[in-house]
Amino acid sequence: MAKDRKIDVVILGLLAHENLTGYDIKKQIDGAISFFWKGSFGSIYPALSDMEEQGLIKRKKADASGGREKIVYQITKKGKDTLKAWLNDEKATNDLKYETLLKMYFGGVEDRSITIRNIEIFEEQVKENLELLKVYKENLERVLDQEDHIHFYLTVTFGIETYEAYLRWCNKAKKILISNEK
Amino acid sequence: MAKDRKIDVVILGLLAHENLTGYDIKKQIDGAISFFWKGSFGSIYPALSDMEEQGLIKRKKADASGGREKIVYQITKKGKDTLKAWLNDEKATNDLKYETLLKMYFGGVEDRSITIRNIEIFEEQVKENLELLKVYKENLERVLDQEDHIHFYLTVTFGIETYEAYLRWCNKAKKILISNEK
DNA sequence: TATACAATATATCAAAATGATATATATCAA
DNA sequence: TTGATATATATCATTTTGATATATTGTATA
Repeated sequence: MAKDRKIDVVILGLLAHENLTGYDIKKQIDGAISFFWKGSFGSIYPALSDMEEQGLIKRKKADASGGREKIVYQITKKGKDTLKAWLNDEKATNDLKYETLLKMYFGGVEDRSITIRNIEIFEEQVKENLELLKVYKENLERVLDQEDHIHFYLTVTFGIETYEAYLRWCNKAKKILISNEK
Repeated sequence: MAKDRKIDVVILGLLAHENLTGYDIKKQIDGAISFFWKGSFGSIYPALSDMEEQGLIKRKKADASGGREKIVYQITKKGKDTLKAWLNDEKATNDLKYETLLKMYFGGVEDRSITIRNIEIFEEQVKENLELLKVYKENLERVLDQEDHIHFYLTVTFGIETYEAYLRWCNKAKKILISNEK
């Protein structure tokens, strides 16, 4: 069992790029990563403590400013090795938890108009996210010479491809529900 | 806080269709639903106890056979109302947790061949699932006159549309990684 | 007929994650 | 200077996962 904590590799992945505080990590997760992963303070801070103890990360010397406490972490050699081992591990869990789909599946106990409404709500969210991803894509295409940007670009194109598929499904689904009315 | 337990509506949705044991519920979740949701015994059994206490579900009289213990649940009026209230609630959380995408995003610390390999593993899984969904689709199209089947059909077409998008992305992603080699 | 294996069935537990809240400082605009 | 927002760490109850324990029933095969 144990040592199945996925947040660890997220933290390691982010720290491999730059030194960050727990708060910074949360911001990054809520940014570009949020399209395919998420994480809360309640998992980040305990993980940082554990990982420091395990020697995967370490604290950077605090600035001598003497101001507000602020713990900046950096990745260690051992941490980088752990990250690489995970990248080389062929098993990966890809989970969808789509409440909207649950509402489609169980929609039969209510009128079809309710299911149609639920599709429309989903559609709006998807459209918003798709716009955002397209902006990311355009900006990234100007700087694809940098290796980091290539990897970010891969996730953005994944999002665009799937969100466009979602929109196609929304249209088809609505048509099915309207055309052969109960 | 509290009362944010999503497993409840899954159970209610399934019981709205037929009476089931906890074990049956797990089997159903692991079946068609598994493409967009999941649930473990560790969440199902405690939820069944709570929901019985709350009067959302009740035990069906055990068969007089006197054999193996087996608790068959059925939905109550209150349970059906709860299910309908959820369907009418406009908020729905749709979460993706794709470790493969995480491996794309953080792939920069390793050689590109590793990222390509991770795409190929994903691609294989997607192809398998897509085949399965297409079989579902064909079978469902013969019986779309039944309301239940329409709703199942909506989730199957969602799966097909997105999995096909995933495959398109796999090809594009591999091309990007191969073409402008590091 | 015995026996081994898989499926059925309920239950529990440690570990992980969520989502909320508490606490405190820093920054900036009205 | 007051209030609002952003920064920053930490903790907690609740939920979920994934694994394991336990026991029965059905089926295949030696």
